Amino acid sequence: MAQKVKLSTIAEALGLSTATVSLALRDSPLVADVTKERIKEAARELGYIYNRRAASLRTSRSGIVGVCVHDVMNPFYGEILKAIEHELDRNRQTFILCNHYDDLSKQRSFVDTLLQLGADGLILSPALGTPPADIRLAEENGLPAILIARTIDGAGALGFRGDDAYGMGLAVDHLVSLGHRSIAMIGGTRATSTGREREAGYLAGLARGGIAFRPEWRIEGPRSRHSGFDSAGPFLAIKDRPTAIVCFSDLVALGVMYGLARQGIRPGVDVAVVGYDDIDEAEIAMPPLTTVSNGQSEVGERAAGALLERLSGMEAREHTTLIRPHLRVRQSCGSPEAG
Amino acid sequence: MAQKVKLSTIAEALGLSTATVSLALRDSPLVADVTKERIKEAARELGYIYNRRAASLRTSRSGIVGVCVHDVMNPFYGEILKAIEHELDRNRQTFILCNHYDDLSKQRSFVDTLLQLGADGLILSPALGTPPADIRLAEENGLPAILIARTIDGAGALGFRGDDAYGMGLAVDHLVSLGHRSIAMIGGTRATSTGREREAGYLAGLARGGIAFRPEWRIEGPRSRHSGFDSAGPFLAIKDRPTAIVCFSDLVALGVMYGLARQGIRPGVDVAVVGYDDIDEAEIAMPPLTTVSNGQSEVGERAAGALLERLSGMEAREHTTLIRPHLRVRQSCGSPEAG
DNA sequence: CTGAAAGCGCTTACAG
DNA sequence: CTGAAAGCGCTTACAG
Repeated sequence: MAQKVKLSTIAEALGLSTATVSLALRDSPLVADVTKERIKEAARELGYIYNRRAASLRTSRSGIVGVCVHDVMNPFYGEILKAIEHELDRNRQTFILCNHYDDLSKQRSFVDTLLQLGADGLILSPALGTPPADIRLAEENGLPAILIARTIDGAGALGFRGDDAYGMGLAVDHLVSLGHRSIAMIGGTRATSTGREREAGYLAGLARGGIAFRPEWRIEGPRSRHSGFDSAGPFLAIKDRPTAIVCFSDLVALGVMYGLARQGIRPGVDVAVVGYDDIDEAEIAMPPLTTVSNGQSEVGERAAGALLERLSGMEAREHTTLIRPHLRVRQSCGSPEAG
Repeated sequence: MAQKVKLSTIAEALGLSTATVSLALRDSPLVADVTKERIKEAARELGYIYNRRAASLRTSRSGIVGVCVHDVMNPFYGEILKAIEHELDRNRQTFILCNHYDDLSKQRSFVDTLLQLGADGLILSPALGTPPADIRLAEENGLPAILIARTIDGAGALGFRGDDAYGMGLAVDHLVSLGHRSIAMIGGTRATSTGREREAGYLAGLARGGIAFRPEWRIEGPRSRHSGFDSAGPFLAIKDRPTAIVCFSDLVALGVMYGLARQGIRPGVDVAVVGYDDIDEAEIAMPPLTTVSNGQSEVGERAAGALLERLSGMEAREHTTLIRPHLRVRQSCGSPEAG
């Protein structure tokens, strides 16, 4: 490339000052329309590239928002992300993405990077074991944080997530209404708010149905398609095998279903399966998966909206907004409609 | 937050110059070890945050790499991304992600943003219809680009992708060796190099097997799980229905399989199905999917490596590296091993 | 081994 | 409506 074109290049070419050029390029009403046109024209011709680092150094606004989740490849987060991306795009914010894979040090180094770049804000689904102090550190250094999917008490931040306990209750109630009296729960961990809430919802649902919980019904851990698949074996080994399963997530449920099918057990016929999240794939699974719709896009949209509001100066104090989930009945619990 | 802590804050506190502090913090051998320790200690205590914008304005190196693909939620890209992420992380580069959804204007505005941020490089799976000039524009403005998955002739850039024609040939050969004489191909479009290559491989495979291609065997278009699912109908409507299907991707194949199953046609029994990409999910699908392993992580790793080399000053001229795919036989083409 | 000074490319009061 | 000048927080020759 030739000599770098900067504001002063344009200014000199036109016999104006850099101040005027700067103002004109940002459409300030302070500059006469004709002048503006000449300037923009020249900028285009010279191939001018706006230097955001310089501007941001001066204004201390970067137009960058960081988003950090467990793993983008998980469709649950993917769907939230799409909504965030859409909101941010409309507001001309650039977003930087990071997977923390529940590794606290990865999350920390990302927050650090954002701080160094002077990012305007952070949308975070916190890694396992994130201490509230980590969130406060960001806030104190001028990086407002919004929590999604998982929340952390005492962090003093806004959060948006589905009402997991209520949602899982819906799933259990549905199974009970279908006549099931022994219901297993596969997947999830108590180390996240999500895991705790969904388990609580499961237990509460059982209680409402007058069913005494049996510890062997609870297979903790799986949170991915693969680990769901692998838990088909342990499930089949439960003595007095339950007639129904609620899963921590759709991914786990899909894994469980194909794992069962591999062993000759037909999901939706031999055993009822309910998922959680209602990801896109649920409706075209085999069989179509009954699940709890968790409002991913609403979470993403509202989180982005809240951040944008904070950027425009709104104050906020700790508060978690619960999005209300609802049940989506398909064929994996038996086939009311034609399969 | 209190007063912002900067280099000069530390310098004053210690009675040193900012030059020394700057050097010390970056571990320059020019600074005495004791001084270094004092400085680092003070930085920690004062809660100093390095301002990368300022540094980058001065050095014109930003430590930022942009990555832009069709859609991160597609596991094919997801797996490439993981490899890139890993490489970049090790080299302390921050990466900014963008989905272009094959929208040229989205891709352009992303490249623009990178230019404005002074990004060090770009890894791109170009959107449909990307003109070579777009790539050259980036290069001319100091943004070296590496192409992945899809390539563009005349862009003058390095590229890494699987040998799609060869790989699809493998799939067809396999089917032919199993005795199939009528093989459909579902999915993909000629608008991408990937689509063209895979179709060419399909046609060549047919020719090698002495099979005359029939136009009704080719269902163009589907590139997602959902559209694959929806193409089960059209496939079943083909007169003299083919006994086997090769699919543009695993996602399409998975959709097709569940679509067929929904209509009572058993994939792997009533019709053979082969996918492409060998994504994680392929082995736990029902039935396990025979597919072509496409070397996603190698693509990602080598692309990132090549970019890193260019950043350290290596020159490069247009060249595409083809990663050799290989066939992964599972049960979706009939069940040699126990299903 | 350490310091004084210039400069990266913008924006923002302040004058005129 | 336009211009001159300072300053954002670093790094980098250059001296000493």
